Amino acid sequence: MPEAIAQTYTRADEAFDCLQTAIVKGDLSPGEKIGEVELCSRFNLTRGPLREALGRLESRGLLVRRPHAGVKVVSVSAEELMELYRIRETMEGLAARQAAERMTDQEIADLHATLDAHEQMIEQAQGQAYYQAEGDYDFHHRIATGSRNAKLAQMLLGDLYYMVRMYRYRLSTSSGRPHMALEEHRRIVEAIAQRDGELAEFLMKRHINAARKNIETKIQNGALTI
Amino acid sequence: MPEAIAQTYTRADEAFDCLQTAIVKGDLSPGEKIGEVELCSRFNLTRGPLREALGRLESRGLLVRRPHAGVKVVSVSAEELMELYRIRETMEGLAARQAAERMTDQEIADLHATLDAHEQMIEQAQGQAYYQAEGDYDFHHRIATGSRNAKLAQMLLGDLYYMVRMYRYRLSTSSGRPHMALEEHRRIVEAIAQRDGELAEFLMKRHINAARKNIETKIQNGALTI
DNA sequence: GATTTATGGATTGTTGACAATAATGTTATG
DNA sequence: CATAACATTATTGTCAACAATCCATAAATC
Repeated sequence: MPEAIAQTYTRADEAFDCLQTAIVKGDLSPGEKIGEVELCSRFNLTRGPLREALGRLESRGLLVRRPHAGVKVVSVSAEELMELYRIRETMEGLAARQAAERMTDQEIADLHATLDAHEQMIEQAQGQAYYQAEGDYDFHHRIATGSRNAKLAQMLLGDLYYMVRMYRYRLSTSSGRPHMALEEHRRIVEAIAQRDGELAEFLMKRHINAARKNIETKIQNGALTI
Repeated sequence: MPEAIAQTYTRADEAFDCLQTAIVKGDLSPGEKIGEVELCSRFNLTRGPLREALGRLESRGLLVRRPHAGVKVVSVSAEELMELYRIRETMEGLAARQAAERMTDQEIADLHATLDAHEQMIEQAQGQAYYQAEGDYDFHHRIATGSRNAKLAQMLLGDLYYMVRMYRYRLSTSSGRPHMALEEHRRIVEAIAQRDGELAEFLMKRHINAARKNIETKIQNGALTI
């Protein structure tokens, strides 16, 4: 049934999706060396499409590949994770500004609704970090696409988020400050609704900077290990 | 002879490089539909490695690919080109700031030397837009790597620059304001040398913004066609 | 005459076999 | 006993044939 939607979904696409989610969800651990044949049997693929998918994943930075030596999942150090957040800070700041200028009223309404749903989730599934992380992802996803900047959205959604999510799933407690984050989200949406791009950019940058600092202190305290 | 340097350089890497330069240099025009077999005969490849390279290029946004329908070079509209410059503005601003904080003294000296070389080139080959563009690329390349932010450098050098360069070659006159640009470059390097990250970021953003406006007005005047 | 449908051709997607290379374990020597 | 050279083995890189899909041309019907 689910294949009814997809127009034409090649084996390589299938391989790409499988591997990407496997990496993000942690089924394939960072640093783990994986053989092509093993991957084939694991995901019911042949090596042709698999290799095409490996190429894509390598160029996206989720895999590292040494000729004749095999492929392994990229392992990101704590410093590199912080660098990722610094990139996010500037890029999502831009996304928020452009979203404020370009989102339709309908999209803004949807964004409000999304936040309401997140609030429900936080209250109901208190401490369930998984839903929290997914809600966070949903919020940032909407703003990235709302920027109407195709390349920006592609870079955020296609490159950065997967790397960050990879560690979200693993750490399983991205921010640990759900109410605070939700409040910050609300303010950002307010700024967008008022079409105040400058403010939206400022608030988004501060929001991501706070998340980065939060993780940084946790790592320094030894509460999180990467 | 040239293969003596490369440790292990697979056919897919070869295909990737060939296609990328062909796209950037304009041997393959935007929107042009290209068949796999034609590409194979043109670059002396077989379809296996070629397809792997096509996958990589697609995921980098230089190619668009519809299943069973073939592959064509991406065509960027004027608006999309402007969006690319907006992304560059924020990301290279970050790169300049981090470069000011992290570049070694040796790297900064090299940067000075690079600018001197560019000045020579501008005087000698007056109006030769090609060298000018290459010099510009060299400058931005050094700052991206000098940021010591691996992912940032990867995104700038691996994604954005190739798209921008694609149109540099085609338009063959990126800025048309060589002395002005050189002067801006000098100021940025000065700020980096003084380890003033904040200033370096500000100047870099202004520099790229000026370049963007320059192209924008040229397009509006009909002096440039994309 | 225009639109729709079928058929043929060309092109892409996939597969499995073959060749080249690097990692590993073994043996011989200092 | 440690080290280095060698051979083996397993894995990756490459290739060419096969199958599936789409596009264009042409015929037929409204």
